[in-house]
Amino acid sequence: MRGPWWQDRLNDAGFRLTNPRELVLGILRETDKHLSAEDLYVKALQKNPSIGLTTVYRTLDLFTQIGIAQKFDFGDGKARYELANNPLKKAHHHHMVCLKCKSIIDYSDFMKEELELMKKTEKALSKKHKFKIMYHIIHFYGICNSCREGD
Amino acid sequence: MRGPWWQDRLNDAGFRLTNPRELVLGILRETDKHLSAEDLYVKALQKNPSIGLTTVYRTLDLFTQIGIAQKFDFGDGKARYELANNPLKKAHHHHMVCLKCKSIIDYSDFMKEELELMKKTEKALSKKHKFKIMYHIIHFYGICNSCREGD
DNA sequence: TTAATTGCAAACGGTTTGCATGGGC
DNA sequence: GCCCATGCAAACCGTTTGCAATTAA
Repeated sequence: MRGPWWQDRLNDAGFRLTNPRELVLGILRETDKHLSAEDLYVKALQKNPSIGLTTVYRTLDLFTQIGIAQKFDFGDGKARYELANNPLKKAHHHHMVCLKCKSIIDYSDFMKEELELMKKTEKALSKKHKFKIMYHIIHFYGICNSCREGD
Repeated sequence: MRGPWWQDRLNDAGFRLTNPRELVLGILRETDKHLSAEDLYVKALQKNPSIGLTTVYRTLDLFTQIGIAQKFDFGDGKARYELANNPLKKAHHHHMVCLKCKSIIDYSDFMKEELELMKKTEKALSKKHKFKIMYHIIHFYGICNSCREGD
């Protein structure tokens, strides 16, 4: 029995960009940025001028559901997506968001300490509140270098 | 010279609920929940039937700007607000969000360790990326006790 | 031939804005 | 009188839904 349709695509470097799913997957794979649905739509249009924004949304929804993509909200009113196992990104990382220009920087400092603390916290919380924790997010907010200089 | 209009209200237990600002401030003070703009609007209506939703939004915006309230996004499409120094809440805490019923639990376990790690991380990040960090958020997502039992 | 996928247009829902009215100093 | 605060209705904008047409199995 074969796995789901996307299974072999994940490890297939030479996939063709034909249908919307493979198209969006390809775009996500080739960026280290945090693209919004519309960002992806615009990029997709260049390779398939007949694709619809709705399909991009539905595709991203699917990707998020099956776990190959993650959806983030950095507080600027639009969701952003990144591939769960993007070869261009650090495996486990968090985000720093500039409150002015909304640029996003990935970081992965002190991940060992963080994971340790998170594990401890998760254990305590699931015991205390009987809460089954699936994942956590950490966001730092502040002012980036170029925004501070421009001031 | 006196401070801004809200300064003495903050320490005034017996403020009157007349104008929208004092009304909203009062509601935020008396809850330990994470109310949305509409939640607050509905509550405000009970004390002042002529208040408008727009005013609630503008008031919350003001509160967030001057720092007496914090705005949160837990991923359900509507912003939620809590008073920065709510006497009913733990001073420094984070949130656990149920992915099913969207209920939110505050927690403040391992805050000493967390603050230590955050301080360390902030220092490293501001050095490495010249990023001036203002604040951070940590959210845990999972399934709460009653949602798991209902399954 | 039957189910799944797609694109379009319209709907949706939380939030914001324009604007005219009202209230305080 | 002047300025800020307020409420209403309409606009906004990212996202979702209904539906008919197309494609894949």
